[in-house]
Amino acid sequence: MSDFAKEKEIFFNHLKESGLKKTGQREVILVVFLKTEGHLSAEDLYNLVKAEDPTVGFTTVYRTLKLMCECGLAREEGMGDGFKRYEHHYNHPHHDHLICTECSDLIEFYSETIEKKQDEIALSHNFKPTHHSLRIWGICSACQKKTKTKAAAK
Amino acid sequence: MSDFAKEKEIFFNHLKESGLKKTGQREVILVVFLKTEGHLSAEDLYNLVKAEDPTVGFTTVYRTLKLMCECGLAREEGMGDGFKRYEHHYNHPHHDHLICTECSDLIEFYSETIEKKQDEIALSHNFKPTHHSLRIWGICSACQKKTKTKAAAK
DNA sequence: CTCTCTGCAAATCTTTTGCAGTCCT
DNA sequence: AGGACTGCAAAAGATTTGCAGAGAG
Repeated sequence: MSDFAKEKEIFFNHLKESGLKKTGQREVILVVFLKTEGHLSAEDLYNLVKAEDPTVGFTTVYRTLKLMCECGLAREEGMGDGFKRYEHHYNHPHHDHLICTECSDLIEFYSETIEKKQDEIALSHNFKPTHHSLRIWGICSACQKKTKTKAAAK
Repeated sequence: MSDFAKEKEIFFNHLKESGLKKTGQREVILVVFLKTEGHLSAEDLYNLVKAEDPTVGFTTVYRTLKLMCECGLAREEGMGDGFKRYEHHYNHPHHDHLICTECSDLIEFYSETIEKKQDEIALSHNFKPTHHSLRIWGICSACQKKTKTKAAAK
């Protein structure tokens, strides 16, 4: 089964198990979310959903995002600007982010060394870690070039 | 000169350089902040300040926190709950946090290995890092004991 | 039919801003 | 005196909740 099909199944199972109903809106929101790659804010998702079905309101988007997080399809992550972002969680292993403060570009990375060291540190404090978030802000390669070009043009 | 005296000097210099005025409220807020250790929210600080001088409003606390960040005495850091926290920045080298999701306790740590690895990763993406934040959520040692005790009592 | 959903509008919650009066310098 | 500062109240921005009508099972 494709991930896409599995994810839909997980979602609808979660609804059934919680005594919730399968509705058109929830399905549109789910499908639109699954089709995206990125790190969307609730509003981003709302806009994508609205393009597909203009009658869906943001209340429902927020509520459905919560459901998707509950059943492990999505995860919440703040990037330091005012709002929460949502990423795929199912079959999307943990990763961290480089965040460009000029263009808001996000670069994902993963480091075994860092993950291991984190576990060591937690262990040394008798701390039982559940999840973590590492964010590095700075200027991405493209924006560095832009700045240089501007400076040269002076 | 003590750190305390230096920090006051830095703050008042910052005011002078920016054409701002030295006021009683700003001084109380500064001093109260400098006396604390921790990771305070604006409201935490407001409450501490109010105990010392009940006439200070939170507007001024927020505005003064911004000033303290500007001149490098404080740094802003979100812990994933709804609000911003403020830490000492002057002579307080960067560190990361273990965050207990039961009791909200914060444990600071620092790892040279992780810091180095982060720089390597940034470099490998031609990314120029400015700052970063690593947060590990989980259950602290004390809360694990509490849970065990409860379980044993059943 | 019942019980959950939905969208709207209104409420939250933290942080910011406009304003009229107050206080440094 | 004059501009900056302050506290209040109101605004803002993201997210949540109450409600009455709509829809799934």
